[in-house]
Amino acid sequence: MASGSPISSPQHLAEEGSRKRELRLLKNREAARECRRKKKEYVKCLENRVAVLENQNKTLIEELKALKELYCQKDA
DNA sequence: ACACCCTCACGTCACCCAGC
DNA sequence: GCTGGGTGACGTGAGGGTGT
Repeated sequence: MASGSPISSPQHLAEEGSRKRELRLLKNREAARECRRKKKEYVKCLENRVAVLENQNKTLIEELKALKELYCQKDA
């Protein structure tokens, strides 16, 4: 190693830099994919919950209506 | 057939935050 | 402080629907 350590030569540093960048991009690519997948799942869950609550609401409204009618009949 | 719009999935960048 | 992971914002290309 007459011309200094090749490990820290400018060329090596540049290669190391671009290798690190590629690795970071790759990891971030996968992270973004996973992030979107989780978000989609979360939204689907929320939509299901909305559907359930809307049904519950409908049922309760019907129940209330029936009770009101019953109550009015008694009153009359 | 073509131009135009919409939606979806993707890749990248920038930022934030937790763990070290 | 540095590092790595998660996520919002943005730009882009592909694919499908619609009006001309």
